[in-house]
Amino acid sequence: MLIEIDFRDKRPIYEQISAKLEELILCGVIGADESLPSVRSLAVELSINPNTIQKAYDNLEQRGFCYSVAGRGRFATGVAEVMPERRREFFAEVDDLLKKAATLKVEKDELIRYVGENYAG
Amino acid sequence: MLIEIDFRDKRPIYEQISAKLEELILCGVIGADESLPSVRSLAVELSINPNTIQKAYDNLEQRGFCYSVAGRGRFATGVAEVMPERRREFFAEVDDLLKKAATLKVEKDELIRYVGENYAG
DNA sequence: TTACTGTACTATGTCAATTAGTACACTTAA
DNA sequence: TTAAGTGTACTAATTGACATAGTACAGTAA
Repeated sequence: MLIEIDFRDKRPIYEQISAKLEELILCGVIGADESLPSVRSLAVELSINPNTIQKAYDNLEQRGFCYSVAGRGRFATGVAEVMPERRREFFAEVDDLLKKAATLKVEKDELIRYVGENYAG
Repeated sequence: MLIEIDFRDKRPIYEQISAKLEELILCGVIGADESLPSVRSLAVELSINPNTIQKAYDNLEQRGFCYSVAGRGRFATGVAEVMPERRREFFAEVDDLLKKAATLKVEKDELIRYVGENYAG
């Protein structure tokens, strides 16, 4: 599938999985209301415990990236629904970085120039 | 002193301490070659174990913020010496954020405008 | 010498992360 | 109705990081 686990990664496995699925949903690779792999099947595929997958899914669902239907499965939330909250979180990260810039004396002009030259959109 | 521990903070204690000292050194509150509190005295002051302080100092020293002299104590590295590496790390963080901006479809102009309006230097 | 410094161990306890196994309620299709 | 697959909710056990506790040793300075 599209998910791989890196055991050298310091992040816990469940976080790696939810981060990867989060990315796939945001990029549109997994469309709105598309079904996600079941807890058991993904556990077999990645050779890890079903409980770890469930924890990843709980994590994902709590942040609004998917929803579950008893007995049927788990489905991705539409990008349009998730985007606003994601953007809020993004700009909160930018705020943190701006504070850091101040303590490191990275000037406003320098930072803006860097963003302009390295923007990868 | 200048250091306080927040037990509600999820970060480990040693990381809180090294982060705080890192900030004090970068801001110039602790000048070049100025002595840091000894492992034992800081442990008493904060009412935590000396080993935890030592771990914080090891962390700090590994990143170049201080150096130790056997039998004499531990001293802060000059800001000028530490700054280049810190700036490298800062722009690496900016790079990560730029990747995220792309997946969230935050346009270059929008991001630059946000930085311009919220820069807190 | 005495008192301070950094450093290096061992042992212990706690907690998060993970694995393992089981059980139950629900939905779908044969 | 039955069987298979789904999410969900537990308990138990293991591992590693974090933190505490205690001890020991070598170097420095008054």
